[in-house]
Amino acid sequence: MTPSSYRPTLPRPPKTPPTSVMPIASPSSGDGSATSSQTPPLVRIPDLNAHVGSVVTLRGWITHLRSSGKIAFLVVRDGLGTVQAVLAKADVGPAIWDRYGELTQEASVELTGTVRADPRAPGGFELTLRDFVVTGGSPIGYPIQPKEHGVDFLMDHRHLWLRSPRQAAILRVRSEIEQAIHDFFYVRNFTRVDTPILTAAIGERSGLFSTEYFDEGTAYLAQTGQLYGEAAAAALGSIYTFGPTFRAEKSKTRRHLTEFWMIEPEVAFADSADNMRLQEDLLSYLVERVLSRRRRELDELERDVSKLEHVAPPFPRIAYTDAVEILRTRGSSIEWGADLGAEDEALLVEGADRPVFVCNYPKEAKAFYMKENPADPRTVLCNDCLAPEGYGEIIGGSQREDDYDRLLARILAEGLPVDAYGWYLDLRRYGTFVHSGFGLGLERCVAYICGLPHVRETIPFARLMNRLRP
RNA sequence: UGGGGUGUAGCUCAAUUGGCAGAGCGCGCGGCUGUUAACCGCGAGGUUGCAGGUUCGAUUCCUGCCGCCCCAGCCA
Repeated sequence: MTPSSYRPTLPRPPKTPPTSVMPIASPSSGDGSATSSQTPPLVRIPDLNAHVGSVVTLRGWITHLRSSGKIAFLVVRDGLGTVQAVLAKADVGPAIWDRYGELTQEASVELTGTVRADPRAPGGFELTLRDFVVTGGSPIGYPIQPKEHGVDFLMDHRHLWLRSPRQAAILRVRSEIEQAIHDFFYVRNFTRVDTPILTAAIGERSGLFSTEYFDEGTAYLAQTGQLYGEAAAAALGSIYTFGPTFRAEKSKTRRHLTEFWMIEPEVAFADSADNMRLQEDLLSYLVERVLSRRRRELDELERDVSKLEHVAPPFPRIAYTDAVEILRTRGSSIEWGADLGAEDEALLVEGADRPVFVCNYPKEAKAFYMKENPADPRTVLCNDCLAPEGYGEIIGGSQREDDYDRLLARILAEGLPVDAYGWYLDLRRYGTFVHSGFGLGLERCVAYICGLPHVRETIPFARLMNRLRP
């Protein structure tokens, strides 16, 4: 495998993200001719550098205000950038200057002024105001100040917290990762398949959210789309799901949400080794994509990008049985057969410069649908992908049991309701096939790439055990 | 669900041995033409999470409850 083979080659997005691809409806700048128009052109902040010396209009929100007698500074955000506008009494005259009081933090405004390159400005450019209009007032007392706040307060004001530069940067990285996932699979001829969110009882019976469902009894919010993905893989070859999943478990940790987004590829005629290659290719591409396209956001987040620059195939592969040996020499008291604890995972990944695979866990520690390992029947063909820096498991994957009788035996042995799995067993009755897949936790992936301490900031409106609003 | 921590002004936090409830930010008024979480002066702002107990006196000590944070388990 060549170092670059994980890179998709078809849609190669532009290196510089387009900023003004959508023309903003404006009665005054419809033709987009910046020079001939009587009224100033409407400009987005990242494009100000193309308008130095000319008068422009921009729309945004006031993030910060300072005044000094006869001069005022307004820091304005338009969603793509931030710029400081200067309002001087001497420039605008008393009539406009006297309307300064209308300006408040988070008021939405339409500003008209001259773009000026200024070495004192953090972005290199400023706007010397000629006039302004407050298009949406904001009362005094905006809750979020430019200072430290506690987590609980910020989560209570999440709808406003999103406006802060750091949170906006995280959401841009999340969006970049989502788009990169689609691009990665698109060029590999995967078909995206949407699986149901409302399901009958299937899979685990605990940790499920339930709701009344007409005359059908109880419906459950899906914990996984995998079983449906397997059905789709027999129709389409290579598929992936991309959607929300739900766990009612009472987990209160930095790595858990009750509602999170999961990407679950399923590939026909792929074995466990193929599966791990796909995983390392995907993760490497996601990291590379964010490094190349969202460097500014990583800077905003103060992410140590040197921790990401080595993420490329191949990732280390450690068999579970070997991992137990390694862990015992490093002081762990783990016994063969037990699942790895968080401390064990940290020990294994210690010092790694890229994610690490731990594969072929004991059968008892894993789900019923995983295929028995022919080389060691105590274990199944599966893998976890553990991210470095304490982020832990961001992927869980396996080769699926494709033998009808063995699968039925596992379902019976685990005491699962066989009738509920009739359609799943059908996949083994009619043309069974070697196949493998995995689940990538989007929020954990975003947290890892952004270097965040908690997944609650990786999703716009986190759903936690104790948080259903906003 | 266990273990640890924490709760004081709108926000972030102080309060000595148990002895008058404090600061910064924000807010109000005034000043200032280059501020970067601006600065200077004045001012308003409190049921110290809730309930009980000890005490002349509790933010402080004790008991119970509640909220939140961190860790573990479950998992992505």
